[in-house]
Order: sequence, then structure tokens, then C-alpha cells
Amino acid sequence: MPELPEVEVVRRGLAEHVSSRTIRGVDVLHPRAVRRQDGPLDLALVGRTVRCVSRRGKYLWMPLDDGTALVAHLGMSGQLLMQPADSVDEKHLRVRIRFNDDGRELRFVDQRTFGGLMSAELVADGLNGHVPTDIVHIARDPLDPNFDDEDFLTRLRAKDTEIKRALLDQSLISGIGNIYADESLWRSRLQGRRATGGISGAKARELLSHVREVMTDALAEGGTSFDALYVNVNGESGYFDRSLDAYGQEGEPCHRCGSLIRREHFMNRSSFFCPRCQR
DNA sequence: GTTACGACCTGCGAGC
DNA sequence: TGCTCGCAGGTCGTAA
Repeated sequence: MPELPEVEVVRRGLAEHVSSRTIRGVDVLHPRAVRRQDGPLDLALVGRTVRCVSRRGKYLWMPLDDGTALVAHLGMSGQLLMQPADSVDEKHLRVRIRFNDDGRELRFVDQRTFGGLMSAELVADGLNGHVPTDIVHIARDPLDPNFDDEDFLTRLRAKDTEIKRALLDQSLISGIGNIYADESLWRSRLQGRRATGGISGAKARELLSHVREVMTDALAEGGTSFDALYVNVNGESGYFDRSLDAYGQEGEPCHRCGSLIRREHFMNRSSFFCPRCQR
């Protein structure tokens, strides 16, 4: 499932392949793959040149030479692949973007169609240049050099909710999904159901530190891949799934205390935690 | 304004 | 063998 580290791996790969290239054609093969789009996607993109590739949380965008951007979200199973034009179409190919130089084309492949592409205007966003209008509500992610730790800690503790819900709230802190929420909570010895208001400032700070740590570790290993659903732009998997301490470890001994990792349903998904050291 | 929850979607594996 | 059902989970809209 693409979370911040996986999306960052994709961003780096894309930046190598699409920067300074001009879009020649766009084929939309599935209507759900284009989101919140007023007109046809090809009208917005054809003839435009990609400047670079940016990211906030789990959103990617490619600023174009007319002040707009091509925005992408991978959802649960989305992939952005650079493929030779003559290679066989993937089973779940949703959008194909061709370039003037006839080199590798960009393909958006998405089995579960939770992801999508759109074009959007860019608007000024304080310290960090510009962001697409459709994602101004997304908070900065913890690897963003302009992330405001103190503001996050204040807003986190002011919330009236559970700590895991808060970590998954992309308007509070972006980029964290179910896997890295569970891993960060395990490292912090915190139970996801604890109330945000009951956590000390020091503990909240420690949690933020573990969020950064687990994401940096995952990034170093190319992200987490449980199956073929997450790959980089060259179709290669990451290896962080081998380093997970909590997520997906139900029934396995906790790497810290030996108690068996437990799973429970939480927010229409699963939570994994150690019942002894995550009180 | 804030929080909680259901819907969306497809492939896979388990159970019958 | 074939069918049904549950599960995976990020985001958005809606209800409270």
C-alpha cells in the first residue's frame, strides 16, 4: 500500500524520467482514473512540458510550463510505470501518457481504482512554493523540511480523538497510512486507541520522532511491498516488509517483549499491536 | 467546526 | 469445480 516512503520512491524515479519532456498524447482507458476534472485530461495536458516532480504526503504532482500541474494519487494499488511504447499493456492500465520524444511512456496502472490523476491550478503556499488547489487541505508531511513540529504537537494534543485516528488524519500530518501508523505506535509503546489529550508533550514528541524514523528506514529499503501492488517506476519491489515489527505480525512474538502481536478491527481496517508493551 | 462512519473498488483466498 | 463471502484500505461525502 503506497504511503509516504513508497510515494517518495516513485517521485524520485519519475523525476529522472519525465522532467523537461513535453506531452504529446493522453489516453484515458478508465473513467474512474480521472478525478475532479472539469474537462478532458488530454486537453489540459497535451503540448505542456513537465518541469519536475513534487510530493506532499501521498500526493504527487508534476508542475507544467503553464502554471498548472498533473496531480496523481496512487490510492491502494496505483502504480506509475515508465514503459517502452511497444511493451504489452498491463491488465489494469488506466491512463497512458506519451511524450514528443517517443521515448518511454508514463502509464498509470491501478487494480482497485482507488487512485487517480487530475490536472489542477497551482497556488502559492507559503514557504514551499506552490501546491495544486485540490490538495491545499493536505498537511505537510514529517519529512518536509518546513514541517512545523510545535504546531503539529499542539494540534495533536488539542484533538478529541484516538491517537491512531489522528495519525491517519491527512489534514493534521500527511503521508501516514495504516502500516506506518502501527509501526510508529509500536516503536513509541503507545496503544492506538489512547486519547490524544491524554498523551504528554514528551510522549507526543517521541511519537513524531518514531514516525520520522520508521519512514526514513522504509525509504532506505525502497518501501514496503507485500505483493505486486506496490512497485517503483521500473516495476521493482521494496524490502521494508521484512523489517516490520507490528503490522501484519498477528500471532508472532513481539520483537521487544515476546508477547504475541494482536490484531483488532479499527476504522474499517486492521490494527496490529503488542498487548504488553503498548498499553 | 469537529468527529465518525459508510461507500467506493477489485483480486485473492478460505470455506462450503 | 464453482460459488459466496470476507478482507485489504485511502479518500471523500454525509450525518451527527
